[in-house]
Amino acid sequence: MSQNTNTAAPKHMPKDMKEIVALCKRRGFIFPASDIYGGINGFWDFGPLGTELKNNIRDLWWKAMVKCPPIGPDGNPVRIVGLDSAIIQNPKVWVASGHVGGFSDPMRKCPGCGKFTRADHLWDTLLNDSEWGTSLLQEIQEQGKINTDIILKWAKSKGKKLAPNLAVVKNPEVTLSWLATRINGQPESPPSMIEILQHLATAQLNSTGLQDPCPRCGAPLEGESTFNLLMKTYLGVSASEDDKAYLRGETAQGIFVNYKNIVDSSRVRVPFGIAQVGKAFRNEVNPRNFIFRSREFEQMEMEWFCHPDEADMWFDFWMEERRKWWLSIGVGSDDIIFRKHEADELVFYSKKTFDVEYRFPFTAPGFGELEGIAYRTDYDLTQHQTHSGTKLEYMDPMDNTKRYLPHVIEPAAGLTRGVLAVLCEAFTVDPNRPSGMYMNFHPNVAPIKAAILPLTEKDGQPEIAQKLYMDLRQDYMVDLDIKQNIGKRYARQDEIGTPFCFTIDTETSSDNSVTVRHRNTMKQERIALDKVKSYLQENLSKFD
RNA sequence: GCGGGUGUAGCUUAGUGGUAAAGCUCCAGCCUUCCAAGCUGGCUAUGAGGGUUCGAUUCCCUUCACCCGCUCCA
Repeated sequence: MSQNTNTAAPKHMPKDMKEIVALCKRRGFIFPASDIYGGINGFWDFGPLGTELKNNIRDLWWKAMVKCPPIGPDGNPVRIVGLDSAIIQNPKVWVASGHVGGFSDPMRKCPGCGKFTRADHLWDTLLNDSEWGTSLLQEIQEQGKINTDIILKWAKSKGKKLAPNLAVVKNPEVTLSWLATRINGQPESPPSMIEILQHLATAQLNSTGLQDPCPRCGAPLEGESTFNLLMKTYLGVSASEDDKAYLRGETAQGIFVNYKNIVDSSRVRVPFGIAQVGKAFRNEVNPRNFIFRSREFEQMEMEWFCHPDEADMWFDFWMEERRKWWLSIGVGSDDIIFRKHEADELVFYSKKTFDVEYRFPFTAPGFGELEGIAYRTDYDLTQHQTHSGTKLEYMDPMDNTKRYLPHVIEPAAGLTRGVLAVLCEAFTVDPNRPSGMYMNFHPNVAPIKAAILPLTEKDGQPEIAQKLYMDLRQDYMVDLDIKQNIGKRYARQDEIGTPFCFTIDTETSSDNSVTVRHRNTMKQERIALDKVKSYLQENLSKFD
């Protein structure tokens, strides 16, 4: 990006998300969904330019995956086939995949401090990560046995500070009397640490039963509330609970449930991939940050089926391929990282996962996920084999005695997030030009590849422009703009990131030459009118 | 889901319990011009609903959307 270095904008000048959102609306990239009705939280519409941009990114992904997949380690191109599965599948698919039961985290709210705690991590958190929990535990362990005096002492000193809302702190005598009753009542089975903590959170045992304390402040937690992220709908006109179905939470499951169909119909052999681009839906608890977390979004997912012994090799292979791809659409530099998931962050079925993350203006200096590359083992195929009762084993064509469930490497990218990253990356402040900024799109994703601008509306210039336009539009998305002064038109093209402007002037009719105006440098050069198309062809792949 | 903030035209900002103002953008025309030029004209707004009031953009309530911080993001 050498041209970036001589503009006035420093490379890491923080970009203002508000300006990017405003530009997107003003120029027709992205609008709030249902805008004239006041919008709807978590949904966005793509305008004319946003649609072009998104389609370009999608097509480049499809090309890199399906039409022209990379060369594998053995020197031959790998094989990936495409799929476009239904958004709604048999609800059993989502039971098998674990989304119906597990695509949610049971949360418990604390009435004292207002924080949520994951119900399934509560005791682990209390015993290991809670300030007051570990402090109390330490006191007890030093004594080697449970002693209400020690707890009382703790409650009146450290506990006051660390767990102000804990029952034993607020009301020590009553609370401890219940615990003493319990310890003395059943000397043969002393209470566990968990039960002790519950007692310390309980002042009114008879009316409330044992309470669970908040790891932060000690107040008794409220019951579980689960957020299931799957969006529901009802099939048929009667809309009873029996007709309940789900909008897909990811495109991947459509691939897994078609795995057998594709193996049986497409002459593919392991290792091979199945790719799909499409909408997915999640009831995000809190949609935020423009199109970054929305309830309807688009994914580009590829499931790579391989022998378990080769999975690690393919994992590394796809990591590298994905890095190259993001770079190829102009998302690169220091603002993209590959981050390995720590063991406690991994979902249970994944052996390893890397996130491709981009430094969005709203995450900076941190990063936000663009793509997850996950080693999913044979989890999904196993689940679907079990739930559907259909054998999904792959039979080695060379050795019919070898049968196995392939393992899966999944590079799953967010198309919607990719669009956002490209928009953020392209947004370049430049006080030295009339528009004050320009969109530095890689030409291969730019919504409009070139604008054709007659300098004036007279002298036959519009006619020449029209002719050029009719020719170029056969192959490229181009814009013909005749009205208004040339400066305004250049400024408009800068704002929508058009890499080239071809300007027809008085010389054109005499010597058949036009001006090429470069977006990033604003420099101009003169080329022959009949060379415009080949000029575009040569320069659209360049990004410097 | 919680707390805080914001909401007047496409954008930036005025203003008022009594006909809502301007600049830029945009559109049309003139000019014929290589970086938002000039002249003339034009379109477009009080987020939504309810209440108080003779009358509400203004006061009150509710709601929606957006922003920030938590929370969440199998």
